[in-house]
Amino acid sequence: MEMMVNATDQGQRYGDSHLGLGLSLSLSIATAAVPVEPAPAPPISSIPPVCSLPAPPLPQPQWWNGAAGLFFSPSSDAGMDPSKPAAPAPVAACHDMMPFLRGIDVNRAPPGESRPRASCSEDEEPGASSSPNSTLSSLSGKRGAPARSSGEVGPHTPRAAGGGGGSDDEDSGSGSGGGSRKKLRLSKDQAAVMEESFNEHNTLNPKQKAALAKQLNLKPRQVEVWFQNRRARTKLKQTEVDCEFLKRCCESLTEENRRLQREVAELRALKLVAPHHHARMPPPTTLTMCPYTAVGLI
DNA sequence: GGAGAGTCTACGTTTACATCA
DNA sequence: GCTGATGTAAACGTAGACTCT
Repeated sequence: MEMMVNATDQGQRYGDSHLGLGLSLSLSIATAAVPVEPAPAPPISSIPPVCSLPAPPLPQPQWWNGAAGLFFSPSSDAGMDPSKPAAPAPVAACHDMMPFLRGIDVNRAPPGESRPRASCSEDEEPGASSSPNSTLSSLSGKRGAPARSSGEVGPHTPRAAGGGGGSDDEDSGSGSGGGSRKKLRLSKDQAAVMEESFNEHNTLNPKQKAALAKQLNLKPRQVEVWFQNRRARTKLKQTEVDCEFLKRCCESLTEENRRLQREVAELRALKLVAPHHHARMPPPTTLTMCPYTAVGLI
């Protein structure tokens, strides 16, 4: 499988990379027992591509940008969005990921064809009925959900104003203020279509959202929420993979460090035993620069 | 250039539902 | 079959960034 990891989303865009913080901390702890490297572990984003460990598996799907002829990871669009500063993910750094991926966003319209800041009425489907494929409806009301309003036929819950994306719901006000929220369990078919779409674009513009919602008999808001949650899941999974990979990197370097320490000790011992011979000694084994320390030396 | 509105996404949380012991 | 614990995912609320007027 082709390895493709992008810098992540707004977390880095906002400069609050939790991953970086957490992994830096864990690396510092992990290497604390090895006194040879006093320099603190650099931020993940600055780790040079020197790790020789095999690339971690890529759990998330990739998508093909036909226009650009590239594969993209859906874990994030930051690296592809010209408007977002590209922050290299740790794995990307370790494997010297293609820098040309930066600045390309398959989910956004090309410059000049700016993505419409459509009012959500554009993608609204006021009459959108509930999904016939839903598996939920028969169970509704289990937890004291009040009867649905007369106008509502489907299983999905109309959404409350809901902070951010909340603009595109016609029947706002029911969520937090009014009643219970009923959860739609997407059918397998619906989920499959969503996944397929997600593999192509991990974000949707209003038109895509509306089209997908119409195709699946869902509300645009439901599609939007699904994509939000899907991005979160992808990111979480990628974080786990990155973490595991960095742990292996750390273990490898720790072992290398031990080996070098042993070698130093042996050489010192030899020097003590035969001080006049050391000039003719064969050179020590090749020194492998620790990537984390190397950063500080650059 | 700054203010405000509108929109978007990430993130954290809540909660409905499913599964299992 | 019932029940409680637990996991998963849909839905929600908020904050920050961006664009446009």
